[in-house]
Amino acid sequence: MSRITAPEPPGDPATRSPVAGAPPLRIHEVAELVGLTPRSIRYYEEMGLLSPSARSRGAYRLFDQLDIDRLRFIKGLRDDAGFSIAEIGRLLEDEAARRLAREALASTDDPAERHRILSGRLSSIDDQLAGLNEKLTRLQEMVSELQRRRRHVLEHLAELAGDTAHAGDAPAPAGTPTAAGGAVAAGRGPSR
Amino acid sequence: MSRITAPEPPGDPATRSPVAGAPPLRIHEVAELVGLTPRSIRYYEEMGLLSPSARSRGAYRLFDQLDIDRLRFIKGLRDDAGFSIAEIGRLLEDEAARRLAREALASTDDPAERHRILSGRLSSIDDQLAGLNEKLTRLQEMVSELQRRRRHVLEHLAELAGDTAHAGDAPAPAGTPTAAGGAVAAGRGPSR
DNA sequence: GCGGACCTTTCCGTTCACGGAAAGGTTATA
DNA sequence: TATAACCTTTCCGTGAACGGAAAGGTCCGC
Repeated sequence: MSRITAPEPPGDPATRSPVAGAPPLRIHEVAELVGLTPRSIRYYEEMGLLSPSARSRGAYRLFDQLDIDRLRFIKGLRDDAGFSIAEIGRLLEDEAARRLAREALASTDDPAERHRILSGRLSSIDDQLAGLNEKLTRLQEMVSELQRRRRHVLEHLAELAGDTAHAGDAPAPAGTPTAAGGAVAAGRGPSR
Repeated sequence: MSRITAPEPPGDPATRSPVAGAPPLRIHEVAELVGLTPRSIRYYEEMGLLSPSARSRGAYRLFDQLDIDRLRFIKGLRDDAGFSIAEIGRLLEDEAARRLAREALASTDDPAERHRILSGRLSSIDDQLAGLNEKLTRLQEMVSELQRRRRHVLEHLAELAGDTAHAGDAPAPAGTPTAAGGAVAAGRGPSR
């Protein structure tokens, strides 16, 4: 669950279906839900990262599930990838542009036109991939370096335990041991 | 070349050997070399990320290879991982602490003491790994999602080309095509 | 020994990403 | 209907990460 699919910028506010089961939330509720502050959410809206969400009669902002997904997406880009708000804005714009291209694609049969649209989408995706991959490989290098050192320390510890079969606490060291080492996602990348 | 090994915080300024072949550089030279501004470098020094580099008689800052490596490391953490300067400072401190632990380890034979030191290093490494892995897996999810879409678009294009074997530019789309898709380093991690 | 290019510290300015207070309106509950 | 707990916009403040100018010192080739 909780796929990372980009939250589909709402086409038309009127099209937004509450779909029955989901009552829209107010700003402090979504804020708590996704781990942001109301202030930040208003700021992101001001910066154009959120389409002007629905409003109640009294002008309260109302957020549906798509808004929440979008906010989670934004928070992820901010916290995990370290993107600036402006960069996130650009990413979301590209996302929206690709959606438009998708619709345009559905409405034409001209092969040349279809080729043009698809090529545009492809290069847009490639641009984003290039940026992300750069960050990704750097991070992977750092992680595998740390893992190398971790293994090194573990070897020392094992050696120490073997050397002197004495008392003392056995394996679990401290902090977040196996969790960190376990979730590692293949330190042995292709580039050396 | 250009390993990512953490730049070994200089133990003692006096110990820094120019090693003959490497004349120390002045601030604007290193700035250009690593892609920072002199102002940023001074700022990082002020924030404690660099040990007070060597100085000429006239108080000019002089940077050796270790300084340059360290600056590259800092820039990588800032640009690629999105760490704040304060966070980078903490990472480098941990790094230094582990170096100290390493020296302490070399100067004792007491198994209990050695075990204590090694355990500390391990949990320090695990802490850093946990933080990096979180960022890493999020980024990997984003990348594989984008790759999924890329493949999708490529299928459409192939289909289009097969359907109507007409003229037009053949494969290479635009931007940075294969480089982005190729350097991907295994989007198929173990976790899910 | 001098001119130009670089350096130093100091300090004030700026942009980003919000925080927080003020002044007032809205909604749900008693 | 009144009170509490939200909400609205507006505006000023703030910490981080520098940018840039000022006032002066240094290095180096000519």
